[in-house]
Amino acid sequence: MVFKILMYICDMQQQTYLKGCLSAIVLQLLQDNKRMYGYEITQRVREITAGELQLTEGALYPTLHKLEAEGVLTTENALVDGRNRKYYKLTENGQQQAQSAVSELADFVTNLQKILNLKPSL
Amino acid sequence: MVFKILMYICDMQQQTYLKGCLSAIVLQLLQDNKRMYGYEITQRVREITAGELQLTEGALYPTLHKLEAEGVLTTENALVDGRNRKYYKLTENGQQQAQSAVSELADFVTNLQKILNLKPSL
DNA sequence: AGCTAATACCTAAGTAAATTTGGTATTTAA
DNA sequence: TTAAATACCAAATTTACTTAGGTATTAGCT
Repeated sequence: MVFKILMYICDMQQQTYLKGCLSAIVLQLLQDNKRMYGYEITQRVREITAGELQLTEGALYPTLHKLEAEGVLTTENALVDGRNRKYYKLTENGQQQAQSAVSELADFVTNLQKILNLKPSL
Repeated sequence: MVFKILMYICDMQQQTYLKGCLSAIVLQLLQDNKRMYGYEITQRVREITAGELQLTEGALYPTLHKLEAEGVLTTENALVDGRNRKYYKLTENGQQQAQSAVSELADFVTNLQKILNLKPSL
């Protein structure tokens, strides 16, 4: 809630750049953490980026379900402190897909840097 | 043409990550080069990224027109070697918008790197 | 001369992937 | 008892591309 208000105040344009990267980010986090639940993923990204990047749940959950349907992720439910959690982890097949998605994203970042670090040609 | 064929062969997934970054990339190039024409922009990105990133004209031209309509860019036509060129450059107002868009993109890249360089927490 | 590729611009239909907005339910802290 | 945080989800809409066409000129090959 606080963050939604913050987003209105400071016009977090970075969000627009996120388009297309969401799956890869999720896969990267799952490579690092073995298993995570949806809400945890949103909070982790927020922590890592000091609140500059915020995954919306409306985008995250459909993405998780899609990856599960594709056989990239599997789930296990847990009841923690009276609240339901749905943990996601990479399947064996998913680990390979995660690796290639993440390395493509890394390449993309490299290319963006090349573009951004360009010296003027005039 | 050659590149379109190459794109089929090597499944250039990086394209998906480009979503949302296009305007910022265009603005960055125009900060570096004062004026450029559409086709030149596509070729420049291809050069810089060694063919790994390819701006499609179907995406680029509508973006340029939008930025012009917003007053970020102005155009001047030129006839070069019997071919028509439409040069784009930043307006005064556009220079500020370009700067903020580019710095936001740079911040985004930094955040992506933070996510990608994460050490496992387990 | 005729063909293909490269140069240079453009639009429209379709699609993918978000955002926006709503919903449910429990726990914690004021 | 009320708001905020935790935790999940779906549907309608919007955004921003891709795909697939189109026009026209020049360069290079055979």
